[in-house]
Formats: sequence, structure tokens, C-alpha cells
Amino acid sequence: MKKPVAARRAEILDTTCAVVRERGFGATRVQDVAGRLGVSTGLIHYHFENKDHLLAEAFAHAARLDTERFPEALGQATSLDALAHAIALYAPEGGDSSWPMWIDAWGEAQRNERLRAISQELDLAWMDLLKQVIERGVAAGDFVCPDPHATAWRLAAVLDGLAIEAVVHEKNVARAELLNWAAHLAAAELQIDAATLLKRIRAA
Amino acid sequence: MKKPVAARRAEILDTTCAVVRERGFGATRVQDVAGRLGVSTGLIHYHFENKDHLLAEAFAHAARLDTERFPEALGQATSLDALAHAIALYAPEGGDSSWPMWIDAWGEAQRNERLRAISQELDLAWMDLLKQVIERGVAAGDFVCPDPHATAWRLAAVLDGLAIEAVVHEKNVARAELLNWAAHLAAAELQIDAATLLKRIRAA
DNA sequence: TGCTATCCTGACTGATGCGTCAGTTAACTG
DNA sequence: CAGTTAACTGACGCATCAGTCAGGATAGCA
Repeated sequence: MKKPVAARRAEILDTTCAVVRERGFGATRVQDVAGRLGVSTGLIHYHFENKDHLLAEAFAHAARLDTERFPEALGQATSLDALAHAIALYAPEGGDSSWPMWIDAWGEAQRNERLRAISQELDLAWMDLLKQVIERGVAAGDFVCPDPHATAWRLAAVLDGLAIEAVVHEKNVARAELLNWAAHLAAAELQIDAATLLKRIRAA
Repeated sequence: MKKPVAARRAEILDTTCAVVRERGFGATRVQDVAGRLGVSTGLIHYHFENKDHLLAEAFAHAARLDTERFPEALGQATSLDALAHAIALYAPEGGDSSWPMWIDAWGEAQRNERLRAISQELDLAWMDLLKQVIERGVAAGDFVCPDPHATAWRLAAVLDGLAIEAVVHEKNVARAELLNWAAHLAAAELQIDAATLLKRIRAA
């Protein structure tokens, strides 16, 4: 049952993320994490100074996992595929997506400096990924875009806004619509064909 | 000190909204509301069955206040002004805006059916307002828009997404940028002049 | 095999906050 | 100006939960 510190900490962080996805930051209890691991609450406190630190580290852990997938998009052969992969990566999946956590974090970040810093950095990173993808396409002559910065913000904002509807108010927007509408925005902003982009997103 | 039920309830709901804006749904205590009104916690429980009901009713109350301002936009003389007013109404103000509450509510709504229903209805109402404004402009020949439904969703989503950045991550997006970017999106979607729209939004 | 450092337990404490209730006060009513 | 009803108080019960701590177990090492 004894495990080296690093392994145990990682395990606790993973489990904390899972609990936060289900219960939210506010309602997550140390007991929930301990119970799910079949471990005492004392052990959690042995590895983490307090609950605040635990939640913040779990959130940072999840953010790291997300940003680690960025190169996957940037590594695509064409700028169109890079864009398609970035959008597909961003859009909420059905299964174990982290979206519930990000949405919860926005609310929490309003009063928790630690969470706000992480959330802010993550949002900026997403925006920057989109911006890089756009600038690459412009440089290659694939996209036409007078203001990549503004376009990246708009695209990120639309994806955030639609993701909220898809995740929180499931009935309002389905993933298919979300992708469709986002693809149309991107296509209009970059002067490319929406149908082609949509196909690439679905294939990604 | 004694007040008729209706007046007291309204007062309690107003105060609850104020507390929720500051502390969030999760961290709002009955004592906070009572204390701010200079009243006992017993009184709150006298008027509301339990904390859940109090929070849900306060949220519905705030939503009602917001939607009551819709006719203000729809009543404008021109479709351009209607659009400008709708966007200005939507965008977060500096002062006592309800945005912190809406953002918090998205997180909370993931686990609270009551809040979800209200939040969902409110989001749909906003989208519908934008849709009405767009359709009016199209009918009048002021706007050109092949898919008002999709455009309304995109516009609402962009405003939500940018509002999050402006409210939660203050440094990321200022209100001026938010309005500018949103105006550009609306202008492109409706084939009108962005600068003119922006002027009207600022004047609204 | 025995020793030691590290990981871990489980029972405890203290604080917090919801909801209750017996009793009090203020407004209305005839 | 009683009598009655409705609004209100304040103290308390009770459950929950973060964090502590003294001691126990286990892996690795000599």
C-alpha cells in the first residue's frame, strides 16, 4: 500500500480532478478524494498542506495535461489541419472532458487568486494557440485575416460561449451544431471554405 | 421594523443577490444575508423554506430584472439602434453588473437542476432577443444575414466568452476591446459598417 | 534478520453554519 | 384599548468537515 511520494501525489491529483469534475470546487471534500482512493484523509493532509493547495494543484495539473496536447495541433502538415485540430481539441467531447472543471473554475476564480492565475494563463494559452495557427496560415497564404489577434479572441470566445451551452445547458446546443457554427465563424474570418474546414474538424 | 411579507421577501432577495455577487452561490451564508439586513437568521428561514430555495429565488429574481430591460432594446426606432442597445445591455458594465452571478451560476447549474433551468432560460432569452433584433433588421433591409439563428448564437456566444475574460480575467480584455471585437463580428455577420455600429453601441 | 525512515491510519478537536422553536414584539381590528 | 394575528428574535441542537496527532505498518537497507 505504501507508495513513493511522487506517485502518490500524482494519484491524489488525478482523483481530485475527477471529484472536482463531478462535484465542483466548492463541494469537493477531502473525504471524497480519500474515500475514492481507499485511503485515510490524514494521508491527503500528509501530502498537501491544505485543501486550498490541493485544489489549486489539481487544477494546475489538469491545465498542464490540456496544454500538453497543443503540439498535436501545431504539428499538423497544413495550416487548415492545424486549425481543424485546434478547434476539435477545444470543443467539449462527450466523455471525460475537462470542461465542467473549466466552467466551474471561472466562477471560483472570481474570488480565488490562485485559481484565477491558472485559469487566466490557460485561457491566454488557448487564445495564443489559435493565434499561432492563424498567423501560420496567413504566412503560408492559406488564410486571409487582417487582425489575427482579434480573430483569435473572437474564435476562442465563441468556442467558450458555445461550450457553456453544450456542457451546462445540454439541450441548447449539441456538439455537432457547436462545431458547425464555430467552423462558419472561422471560415468567414479567414476567408476559407466552411464545409471543407468542417470536414477536417470531424476527421481530426 | 415589521414589514409586510411581500416587501420583506423582495428586500431579502435583493440582498441575497448582492451577497451572491460578492461571495458566489457556494460561499453565501444565511448569516451574510441576515447580517446585512440587520435581522436574525430566523427571519430568513421564516420567509424561505431553506437556503436552496432562497438562492434559486434570488437568481430567478435577478434574471427577471435583466429580461425586463429587453423592451428597451426592441423599442428603438431603427434596427441598428436596437442591435446597438442589445449589445450594450449584454456587455458587462463596470459597476453593479450581474455578470459575476451569471458566471458563477454556470458552474453551479451543472449540479443544481433548479439553477440550471433558470440559467438555461435566461441564456435562451438573450439569444432570442438578438435573433429578433437581427430578423427585424433583415426584414427592414438593413441587415443581410443568411442564417439569423446561427448568427444570434454566435453573437451571444462571443459576448459570453468575452465577458468571462473581462469579468474574471480583468487584465485579458477591457470593455472597450470587448465592444470593439463584438461589433466587428456583428458587422461582418450582418454586412453593415463596424465603425457606425460601434458608435451607436457607445452612445446607447 | 533487525533497523530506520517514510508512508500511512483512525480517532479526535474545533469551528462552522443550517435549521428549529419557544417565546417576544409590533401592527392591526373591533 | 384589549385581543389577536403575523412578523420577528436569539439561543440552541445537530451535522458536517478541515486539519491534527500519536502511534502503527511497511519498504528498503545494512
